[in-house]
Amino acid sequence: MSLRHKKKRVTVTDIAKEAGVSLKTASRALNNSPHVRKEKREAVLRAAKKFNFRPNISARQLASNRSYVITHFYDNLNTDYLSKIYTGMQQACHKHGYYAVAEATDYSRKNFIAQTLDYASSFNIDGLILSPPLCDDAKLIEALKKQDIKLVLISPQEASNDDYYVFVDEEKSAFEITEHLITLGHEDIAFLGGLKSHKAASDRQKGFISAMKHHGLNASNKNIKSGDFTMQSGHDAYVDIMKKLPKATAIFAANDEMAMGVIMAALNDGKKIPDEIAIAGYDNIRFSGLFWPSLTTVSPPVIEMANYATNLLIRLISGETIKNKRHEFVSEIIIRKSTNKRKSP
Amino acid sequence: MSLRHKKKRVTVTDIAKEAGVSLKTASRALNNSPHVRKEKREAVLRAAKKFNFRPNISARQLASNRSYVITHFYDNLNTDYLSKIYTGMQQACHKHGYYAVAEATDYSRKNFIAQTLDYASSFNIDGLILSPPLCDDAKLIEALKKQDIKLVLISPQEASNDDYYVFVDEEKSAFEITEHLITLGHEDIAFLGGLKSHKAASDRQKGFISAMKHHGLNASNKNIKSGDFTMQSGHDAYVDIMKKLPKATAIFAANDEMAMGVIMAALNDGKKIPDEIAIAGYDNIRFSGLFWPSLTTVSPPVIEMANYATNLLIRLISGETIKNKRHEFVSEIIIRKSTNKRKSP
DNA sequence: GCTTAAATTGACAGCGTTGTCATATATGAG
DNA sequence: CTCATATATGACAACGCTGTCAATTTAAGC
Repeated sequence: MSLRHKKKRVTVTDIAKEAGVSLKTASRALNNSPHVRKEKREAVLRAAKKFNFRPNISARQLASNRSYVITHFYDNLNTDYLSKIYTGMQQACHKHGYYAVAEATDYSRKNFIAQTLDYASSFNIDGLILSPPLCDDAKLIEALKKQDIKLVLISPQEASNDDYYVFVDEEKSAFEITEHLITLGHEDIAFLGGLKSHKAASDRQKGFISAMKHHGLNASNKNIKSGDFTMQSGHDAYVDIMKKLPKATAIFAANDEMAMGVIMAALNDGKKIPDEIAIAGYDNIRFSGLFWPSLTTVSPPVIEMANYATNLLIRLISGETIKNKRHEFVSEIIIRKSTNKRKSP
Repeated sequence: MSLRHKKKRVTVTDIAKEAGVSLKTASRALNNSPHVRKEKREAVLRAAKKFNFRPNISARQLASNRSYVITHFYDNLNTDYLSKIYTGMQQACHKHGYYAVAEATDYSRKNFIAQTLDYASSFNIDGLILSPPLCDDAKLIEALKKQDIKLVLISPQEASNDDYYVFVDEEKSAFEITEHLITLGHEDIAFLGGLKSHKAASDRQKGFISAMKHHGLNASNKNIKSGDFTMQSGHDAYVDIMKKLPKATAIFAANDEMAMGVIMAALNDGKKIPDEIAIAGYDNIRFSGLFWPSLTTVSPPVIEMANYATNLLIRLISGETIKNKRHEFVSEIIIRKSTNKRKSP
């Protein structure tokens, strides 16, 4: 078995020598410790740059009894969403010499909390990112905090005062995309909502309603229907919508899958999209851009949110005190081929 | 800042004491070194079990100058596929105390190889999983091997004799799903292929042709069309297919996205699915089950493949000699609502 | 300028493993 | 039974970093 080629590693000692300080001072400078004089800190950083220094994570872990591992616990099968979160985590971790790990859990399991705690302590996890639905389990969160594990939540339904979290204003985005339809000349617009229990869905509905009202348009239960987020339910809802609001020239669905169901039903109904009926969705799942016609939708900045959450987590782990516990993100409206100007009748 | 609660760790020294051997012998026993007498090995393992011993990964990394990190390098935006690979890696890594990391690369970049090598050496990566298209870059592979980094490839287009890899027999699965359609009574079946350059696509086509021939059915260029894997191209191909083969009662597309495009065009054309036309796809992307109608398709066991590949990689890293460099997997045919018995005319 | 407190710095000892190498024990050949 | 060889074992020094704590320098107050 051939031995690994031993390229001499650059160590903190090398940096310290180059900068003319002690090992420990170099270490401090590299770790943003406040107790280092400016000139020395700069000399150290210059030396580190010159030698392209990368700290040895294992040594750090061993000496500090920390893992430098950040884990995303999830119970969610939406791979689009998971991948985006992982990408954002990776970016942030990469920069700070941490490892990003994603770990599936089974939320419904009886001893879920105990198992999670066991995992976290056995791997010596420093910090955890929780996404829905885990981020809304108060008991889990409490248990983790008790173990002194730092937490940042992504899009929790309810904001606790003690928690650090990132979120996105769903109502505002729903308002904007509705406004986009209105600007295109549409007046008879239907909204296809999601499950009532889902806070995001009701926020989106609120946004729709207030945009309609703001522009003096009607938003009653004649143009508001509910689905269950599946394509099938979008398909079924289309029939219903056209019965109650036959003049409808645009439909805004609370997620992309329902929007796609609507599109299929409309095509099946002989309508041309977007000329006879414009359709908008929400979420910007990967498939929305590949769909035909491609879907106008709202794109929450999931990667950025995860990136921010991870950076925040790393700062918390480093012992920084942070006043702003929450950070709001804004989604982007992505206009594709499923919406167009309303054709004059 | 509250100090991390220091639960006393169980170390190899504790195990060694309990088993009545030296630190080093215990270490050897725990690492499956062949140079340990049977009784001592057993005593050590018993002690380890008793104390629920978990080796400290960081210490191991530091002492052995290995990272215990396995990275999946990819350049691919298919999050379904990536997530599955990551899940399989995670499962295997978890079991052996390794970390699984996924790293996006930009294959088209000029100095791609140099950057990749730099990354691998700076993070001291022990092993790499490469998926398409990276697994077919002979130069990259050669460069990595030169650095003594162990590699396992997932679904390479061409098998080199030197490489370890996992793959799935596409031709066989295409044969089977075609046979499924034939069994349902279909005789006029069209195949919608993919890009010629894509080996998987041509394998799928071969499988289709041989199944047709095997059952005495016609497979000429009257019922073989090509697309480019997009939904749009599936949509367009439908029109073409129905022109050349108006009697067609079933269409088998070489991937799910094209199959979905076909479905939409068929619905638009006023056909009932699956009664008037049956449609099958390939890949089992997440959306295939959510689509309406849900799609009959071929599901390659990506998670299992990644799991196997990772286990193989870990064995290679540990210095094991392995005779079987390749391992074949078999896909599953998933029958959903887009295919049904041919209705008698 | 002197005293005291605060900020900065460095020496040194680990962290828990594995690699190295020397020593001890078992096995086999003659 | 002896010597040579293969196999097992253990003592000890790394690995590269951070924590601790004491020593030193700087700033602040009067």
